[in-house]
Amino acid sequence: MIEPDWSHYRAFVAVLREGSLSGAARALGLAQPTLGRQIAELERNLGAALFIRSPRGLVPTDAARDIAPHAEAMAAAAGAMMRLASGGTDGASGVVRVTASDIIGAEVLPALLGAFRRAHPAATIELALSNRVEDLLRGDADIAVRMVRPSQQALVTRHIGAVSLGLYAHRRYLEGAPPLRSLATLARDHALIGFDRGTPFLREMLTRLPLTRDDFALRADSDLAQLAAIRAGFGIGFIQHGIARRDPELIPIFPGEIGFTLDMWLALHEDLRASRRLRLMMDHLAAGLAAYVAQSQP
Amino acid sequence: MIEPDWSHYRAFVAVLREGSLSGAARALGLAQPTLGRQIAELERNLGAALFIRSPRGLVPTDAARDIAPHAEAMAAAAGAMMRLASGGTDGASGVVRVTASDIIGAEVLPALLGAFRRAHPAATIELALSNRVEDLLRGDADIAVRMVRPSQQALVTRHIGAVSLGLYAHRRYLEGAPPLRSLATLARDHALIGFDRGTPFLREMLTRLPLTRDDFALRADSDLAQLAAIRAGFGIGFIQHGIARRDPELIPIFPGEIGFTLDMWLALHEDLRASRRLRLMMDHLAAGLAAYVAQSQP
DNA sequence: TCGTAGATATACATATTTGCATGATCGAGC
DNA sequence: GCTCGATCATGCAAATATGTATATCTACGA
Repeated sequence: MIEPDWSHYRAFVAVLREGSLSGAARALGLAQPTLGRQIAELERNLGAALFIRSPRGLVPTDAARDIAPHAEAMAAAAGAMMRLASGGTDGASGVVRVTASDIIGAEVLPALLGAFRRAHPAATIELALSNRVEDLLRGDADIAVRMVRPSQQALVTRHIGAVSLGLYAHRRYLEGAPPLRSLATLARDHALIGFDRGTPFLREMLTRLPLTRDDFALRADSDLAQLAAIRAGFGIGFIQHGIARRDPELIPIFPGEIGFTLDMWLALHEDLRASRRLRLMMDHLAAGLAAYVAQSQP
Repeated sequence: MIEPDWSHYRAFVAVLREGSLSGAARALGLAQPTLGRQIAELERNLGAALFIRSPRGLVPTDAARDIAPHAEAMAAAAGAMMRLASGGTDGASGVVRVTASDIIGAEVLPALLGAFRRAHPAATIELALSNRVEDLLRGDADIAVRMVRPSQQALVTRHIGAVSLGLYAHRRYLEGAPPLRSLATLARDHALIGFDRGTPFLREMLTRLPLTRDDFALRADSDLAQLAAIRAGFGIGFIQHGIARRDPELIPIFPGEIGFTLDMWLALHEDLRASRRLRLMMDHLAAGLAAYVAQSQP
């Protein structure tokens, strides 16, 4: 076996993402025959067929699926290096890539990132919404906002505080629903919104509450989907207080009687600690999120 | 900024490792001017100087040091893909890369790996000795033998058992040393061998023993160095029972009175779970290590 | 049934990259 | 002070990769 040309892995990732040589060629700004030849040579060098050619595109083989995560890791690393280089000898300029859970990224971060951008117009910000913690180690992102303590070594972490969640429902839902009697009868009388499979962490949380998975009328692992369902008047579910309180139509249910808290953490790869613009972003997020945490108490 | 040709990152890693264009060229099987031009273009594309040229070689700049870990990650991923591809559609053939702490790798694994090789002659085995846990996530290795529970998600783990350690000394040392009186006077009368900075985990272990760092006459973080020192008759130190009992010249010191245990774990990246040869190796190691653990009880 | 859109494969001229040979520079050691 | 050995830089011919244009195939829809 011959070590393949690394640029062919770039072609491989593009074909994998786009599903066709032509699409990958467009994405990379190359010609379609070029990609065809690069993939062919990659297959020759690795000694394995990676795609089944068809007139509809290229279908990855098992071998391709095996190596795909590593190729994606290469792409992530390459992206990280470009971000690093874009900052030059480090002013506030350059790209900062932030990853967060979808709900934080959609409801809390936009305002904070906007303020950062106004303070540092030379900065470019990328926001990636995902719950995968390994993103930082792989270089998929520079800074992560997480609701679990990042356990990886090689990560610099910063504890922001505890965010509390409580039950809320939209005013529209409550108008047409039976009266709220007691916590014990809640699941019987009302449409509850909760987690489907959930993360191990959240599942543990649920065991401390007087609710089980079967009590939920709508189960979704996406926080955003749950929030949207509550806002749409589907029923009753958990929302972070800081988010719910912005909307006067969202009514707290049994406040003080039921709820739980999540710790919020910021994490940074230790290799990036020296970067000035990342430290600026880190400080800005820490301050903004701390303010958010303060608004999120029961 | 232009996205650099990924193959130039390969050149970058080689230059970083070898310290010169000529050396990198030899390592990669390319010509020295080729490497020079590739590095030059990488610098142009990233918009940053990566090396200071000198007649003695190339010295990396800060920018180079910033991106170096990511480039190394690319190299690790590329290596992982080659290993995966070498296994083909998965018989028992191909490369298996195992990482373990140095002492396990030197004292316990060789016999196990030899047996595996005899059972599966088509397999090639690589053994990397290191205590870094992130190796698996980066793709530096396929299977890890660790003495701490791997915490990363995306890792499939398997608990082997608890290995016990006790104090041992070589017969030669004891012949010329003062008599063994009591545990309390051990540090005063004898040359003790222990950890220097140690891992956080081992440091915590030490707090449970009636010994402190200052009691050690020889401090080394390398388990192998400690073992060698004990075998050479330097003094008294901790050895895993299973290793010490193979050598009748190694005499247990206060057996049953002092010691501690370490849990042994096998870990595999979840992306590799499907590979047949890795499962074979995993099962083989699990069985062999379990036998070793059985011999390592107090 | 036929035409269209989108896909992969092939042919050939053109760019680009590579390797070899050579020159230039610096430090170590006698 | 000089040579030796190592390095990086440069010029030029050959090998290689790329792009354009074209042919071919298949699914989809009028």
